[in-house]
Amino acid sequence: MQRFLDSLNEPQRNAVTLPAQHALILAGAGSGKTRVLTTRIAWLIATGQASPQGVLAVTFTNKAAREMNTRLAAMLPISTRGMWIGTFHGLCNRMLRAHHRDAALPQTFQILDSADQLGAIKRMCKRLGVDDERYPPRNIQYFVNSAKEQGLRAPDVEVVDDINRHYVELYAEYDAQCQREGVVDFAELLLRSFELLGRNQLLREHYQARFRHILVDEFQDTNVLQYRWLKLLAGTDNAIFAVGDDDQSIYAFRGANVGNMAAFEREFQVRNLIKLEQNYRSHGHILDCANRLIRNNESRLGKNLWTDAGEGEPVRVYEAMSDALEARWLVEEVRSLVAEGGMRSDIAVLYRSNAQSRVIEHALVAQGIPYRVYGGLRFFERAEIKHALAYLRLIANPHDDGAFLRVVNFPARGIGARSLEALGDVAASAGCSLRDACASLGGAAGSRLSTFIGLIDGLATETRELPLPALIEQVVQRSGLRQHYENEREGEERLENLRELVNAAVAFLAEEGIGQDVPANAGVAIADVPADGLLAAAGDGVDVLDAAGPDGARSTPLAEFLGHASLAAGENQAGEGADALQLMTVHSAKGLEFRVVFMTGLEEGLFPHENSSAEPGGLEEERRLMYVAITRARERLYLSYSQTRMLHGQTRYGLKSRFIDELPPESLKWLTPRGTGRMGTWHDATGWPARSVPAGSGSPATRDRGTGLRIGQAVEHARFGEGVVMEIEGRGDDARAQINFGPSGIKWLALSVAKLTPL
DNA sequence: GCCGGGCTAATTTTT
DNA sequence: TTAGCCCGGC
Repeated sequence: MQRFLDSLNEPQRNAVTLPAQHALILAGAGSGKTRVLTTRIAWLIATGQASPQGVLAVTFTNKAAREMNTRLAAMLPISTRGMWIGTFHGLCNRMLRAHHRDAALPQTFQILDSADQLGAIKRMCKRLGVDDERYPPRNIQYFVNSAKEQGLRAPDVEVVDDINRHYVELYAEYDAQCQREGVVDFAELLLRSFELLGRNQLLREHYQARFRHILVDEFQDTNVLQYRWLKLLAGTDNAIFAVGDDDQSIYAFRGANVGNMAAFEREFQVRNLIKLEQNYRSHGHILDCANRLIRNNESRLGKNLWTDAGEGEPVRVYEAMSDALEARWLVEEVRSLVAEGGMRSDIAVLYRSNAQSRVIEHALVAQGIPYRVYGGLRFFERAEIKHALAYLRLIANPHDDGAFLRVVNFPARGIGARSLEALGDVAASAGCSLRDACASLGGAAGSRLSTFIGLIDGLATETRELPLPALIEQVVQRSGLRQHYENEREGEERLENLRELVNAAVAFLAEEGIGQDVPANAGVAIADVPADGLLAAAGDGVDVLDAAGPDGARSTPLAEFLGHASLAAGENQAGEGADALQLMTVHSAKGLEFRVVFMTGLEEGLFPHENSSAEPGGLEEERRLMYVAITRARERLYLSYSQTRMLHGQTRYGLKSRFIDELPPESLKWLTPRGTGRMGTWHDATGWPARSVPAGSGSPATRDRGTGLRIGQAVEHARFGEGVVMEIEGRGDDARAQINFGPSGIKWLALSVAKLTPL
């Protein structure tokens, strides 16, 4: 243990060895926060202050949880399997499975991912005849999730107007439907677990007595409900060790509440506040840029990163004529970096929004440079996988209407929309599941439905003795999925994915320590969780910790695997291993680091994004996002922007981002003449200087109209500052121009009045 | 049930 | 520009 402590710097070591009290660790980017977190756990266990069972460590992503597990296992000669290290959702899932009865859930309750949830809402709207113009399912989904993330049930939501009242009704209706079908959405996992602990004193006290140490990663990303959940588990005696960085809070838009950091400090009277400011990642100029930029934010707890790695290279800034030229320059730069012996996988290309990747990909393809785009469809989200999982879900829980509808006619069984509508009516009036409504339907439709039910029931009974992988094989075969994709022209990849699903099940069982020959539907005890009922039976004075009995705390490998599929979603993309350039949004780059980083598209309106200015605190969140981007780079950082960009099918004329102006000039090296502003020659959208002025709208000459202005021209205004002409309308005295003044906004100015100086 | 034309909207996203 | 969605026609 000592050797791990010795390898830490002083603040890190202080944090790791804090007494068992609440602590807030402000961990700057690249300051070794994961290291501190895992060493803290190891230290608590090694010094006998905590048992592995007595620690709860919570993260946001599966990746972070896995990382923590691996590092911990490397430090201590213990198995981390039984430990409560996981994501908020994963841990809540675990708790709800163990106490499904107390939580009023079926033993094999299933988890809806976002797409499933939206589907469930659409189904509800159809059933209730909701006008989806006035109440778009997307908005209902947003409404429900935000309410749940605040810890509010439908009756708790304050009704402010009629529209709002409808949303509340739909929320209640949606929850009722989920309850009927035995499914829970992501936010429900949290809320249900929170309510369970709040209502069940015995259970609450049990977990409070167990988890003397609660460690939280990325604390700045917690939402209101997660904070309250932690608070509940902490009780009065347990110590919360929260690690976070308010400067990297970039998820306010999805409910994250940075305010939790200040609230934690206040409400828990935190006396141990430690700042980790030594950065082990980036060279000096890069850090200087990050520090100077983030200083412009008013609301922050205050930190300043430093390094002893030396100044390093200056940050390179490039101004391109067009987005295509920006991409072309980038590709050339990458080529020379690779020619010098650099790895492509060490280089990241970042952008604010996904749409920006297109033009870059185009240039990369043209030059034959391998690349990988992050984001997109994940393994368990693929259609064929979702289909197979739906069959499995029906086996686990026949009343899952979402799963029923997904596969009742896939592969096609002649059960069309009409039949399903009739079936839906029967189910609605009888208040039963679609499956149970099938018996009431006669005729051809009825018999086809019976056949389908027979298939599901047959699979359920005949596979009772089969282990999970074999069950999946059977399902893929008997459902007709395999044959369906064999007949499809491009079904080979889908078949490959279905085979991969079987492998995923094998891997899952191995990871969970479930025997490969345990029948998929047999009860499996969840490691040392007190069982439903057992707690009550154990009553007072009995140590329930080891009471995991044969009865209650059992789930089935199938249900567990389905939960895993919803929560883990799998890798974004295949193609690992190859040395490829990494393309991603700034958001998805959080937590990663690269030797070289290209931050592209640094233009007003794009980054900071124009929509952000409307939201309170929006600009500061954009700035934190830029801070995240800068601090991803270890050795070399490029910043680039373009004078013109194709956006929504139109050429937009932008200004360089204010964020570039906020950086220390002495740390920058301009690759193009500094702040050149506009060039005299017109370049078309492909980035090539036009040999002749192209005809048609958008070309400068056709818009001049004797105003002396061109589109794309830089001008200066006494009040608004520097701007770019975006549009010109009318002629003579009526002529007016739309000008993008960047920070001052986009204005229409009458040219006869406005005093504009061409730059 | 499937295909294609027309319409619309267009940050960021993990679980 | 383009991707996703809905509706009408076969």
